[in-house]
Amino acid sequence: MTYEIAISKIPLKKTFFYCSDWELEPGERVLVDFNNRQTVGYIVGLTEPRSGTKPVLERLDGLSFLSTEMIKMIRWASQHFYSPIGQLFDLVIPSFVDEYTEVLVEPTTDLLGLKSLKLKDFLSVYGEETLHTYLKKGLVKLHRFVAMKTPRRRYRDLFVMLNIPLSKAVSLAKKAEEFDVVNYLFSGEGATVERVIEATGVSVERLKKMEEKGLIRFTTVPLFQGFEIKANELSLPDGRNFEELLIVGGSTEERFRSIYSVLKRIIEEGKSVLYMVPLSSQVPYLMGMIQRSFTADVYAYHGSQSKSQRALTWFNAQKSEAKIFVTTRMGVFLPVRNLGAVVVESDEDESYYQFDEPVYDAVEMARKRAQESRIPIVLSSSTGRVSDYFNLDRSKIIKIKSERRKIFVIDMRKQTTFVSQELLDQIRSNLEKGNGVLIVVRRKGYAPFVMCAVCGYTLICPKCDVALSFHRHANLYKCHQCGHIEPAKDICPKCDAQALYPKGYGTERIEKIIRYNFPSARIARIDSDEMNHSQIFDRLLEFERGDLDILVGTRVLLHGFGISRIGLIAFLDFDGLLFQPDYNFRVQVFQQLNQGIEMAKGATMVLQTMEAENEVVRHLFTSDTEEFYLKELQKRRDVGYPPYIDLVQVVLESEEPSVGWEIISSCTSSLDGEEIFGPVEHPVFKLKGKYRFHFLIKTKTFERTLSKLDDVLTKLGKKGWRVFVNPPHLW
DNA sequence: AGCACGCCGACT
DNA sequence: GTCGGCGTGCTC
Repeated sequence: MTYEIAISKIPLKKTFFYCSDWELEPGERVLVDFNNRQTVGYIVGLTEPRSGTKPVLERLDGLSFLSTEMIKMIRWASQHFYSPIGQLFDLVIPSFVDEYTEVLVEPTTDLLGLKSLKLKDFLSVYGEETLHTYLKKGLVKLHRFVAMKTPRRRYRDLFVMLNIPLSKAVSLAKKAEEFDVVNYLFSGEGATVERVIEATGVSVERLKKMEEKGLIRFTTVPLFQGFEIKANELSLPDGRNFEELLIVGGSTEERFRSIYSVLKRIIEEGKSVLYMVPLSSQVPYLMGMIQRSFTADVYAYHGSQSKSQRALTWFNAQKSEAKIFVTTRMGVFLPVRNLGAVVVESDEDESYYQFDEPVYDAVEMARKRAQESRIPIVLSSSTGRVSDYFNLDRSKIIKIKSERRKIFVIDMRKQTTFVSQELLDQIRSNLEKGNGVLIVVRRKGYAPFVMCAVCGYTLICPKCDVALSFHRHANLYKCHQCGHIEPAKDICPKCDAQALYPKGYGTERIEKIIRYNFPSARIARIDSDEMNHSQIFDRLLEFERGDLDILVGTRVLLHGFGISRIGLIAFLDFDGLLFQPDYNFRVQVFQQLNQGIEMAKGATMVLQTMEAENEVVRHLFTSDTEEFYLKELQKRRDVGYPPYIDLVQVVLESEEPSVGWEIISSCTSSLDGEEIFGPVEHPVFKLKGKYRFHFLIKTKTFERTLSKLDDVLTKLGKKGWRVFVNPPHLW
């Protein structure tokens, strides 16, 4: 028999053909001779016999971890995103699977009087020759089994909360240290172990003793005491077959309530749910809500976990009992047995698009997976993607009504300071009422530019042609493109004047201004690259329980919290995005502002802008996303943008700018007959010491265009090319 | 990706 | 004369 096989690790879109007498299952791993090397391959399927095929050397697992639906999804993703198929398969079966499993040699007959043995024991007793003959004759078969110890608790990652009422706890706490902990935890929502240790100075050992005494308990996620699920009045479709539901408006929490009953039924039917969120920092929040509402087991799966944690989730996904998996984009590759539904939270978030090889859009893949598995997919978002509204059955759009919005647009053309007087007044009145304040700033650090007051020179990164930003706290200049850092100095490299000064503002500078104006307020800055997700989460919990008055941060602040304390949410520098030459930026501004408004329900929103009359800004008041998106769709149809056409971005990286230009020019000229825009310099022309060019193809015949592109790129040599299909942004 | 093949510079 | 640099091409 001839099999189509995808080769692990190889950056090729192609599959290869091998023969075997065994009946191999689609998705199972085999060892093959590939280019004179023994390599892991994945069975994609059975095909017509053909000549010149080498034989499959070995079966590695004796079973497939993948459903046929997942194989179809991967094959589709490889073709659709021009991604190496073997690398996509590798994401389904990560390397830890081998580390935590062993292979058993099982006799298929009693005739030989053999016992089941671990592969390495079998080999040491009988040797490799015997194994091969037995396998060929079908006397034994290989079977992979899980040999993983349950990972031990990592206390740093756990949450602590009081286990008994406060009054009882106070009387039970004997030592001063214990009393401190009880005191710290009394407000009920709990905190991470790390935070408790930091705040009270006790040791992990002491906390463990307190657990033994029954004073406190550890949980893997924060359990939201105040969160109670109330069945929502929205009537949702049945969801027993494939269908796409779009739930828009409201906060993550409100949307969760409205899909609760659908999830509940799926769990009751004994099926599992895949719940995807954009960033790993949102995982604990969602898990907390789910654990409060369902008795089914909940597992996390994302890049910030330890390998053993991820492995534990993976092996549990292989079991068929109903579970809920809360994951980031990598979750579409989790081989969940018995999957009953997929939920994608904030599907418009660009984090779902993976720009590194293998490139993929996790939302599109999830949609494909649901389609192939004939299960429902729920897109839950304050706005959703523009393309979600294209050709979607109107009855499948469910809108959560918003309250009337209190939005103040502050025209910054009349202002000379970074933070307007109106905003300061709003902050003051909210602090007086005891409300929390969120201040969202797009840029990190103190200032996005460093300029010379004498000659006007702006510092740029030596490896990228991007301005260096100033980080005051660390006293560094930093490139946000490549991460290059250098110590801050005040002498201009161009004219030697001691006149460098920070220009513009980022989160750090705003924090400083706010502190100066409100010296007695409790203020924290959330910084996604200096803090890990549990630290971010801690800050948000502190804010929630009233230990912080003001949070300054980037859009991580928008990530899903239905925080009841927010009285004011302010956006400071979203203007810049409106004028970027990127077809999707206006929409992204709209999405992020809406996310903020919907999250901080009932709060006042302040928007500082130079563009008070901008259409995006005006649409915020109507709270009608659909109306805004339908207009956007109209535009995209007229001008020719997704979802009406497919947009393919082709990027070339080159050491030498002139060489790069020549190659990319010959590429576009070989693509005659296609609608091409460019080539031009990439918006970030110089990056990490390499020069980049790009061009766009708009096509209505995607497959033909892509195979033509593939031919051309193959002829030109494969180095330095990157291809993005319908990317969320073009820089 | 990895590895073989191939064609030019500095070494015993 | 050879050793070895990494450019190009191929893998069922």
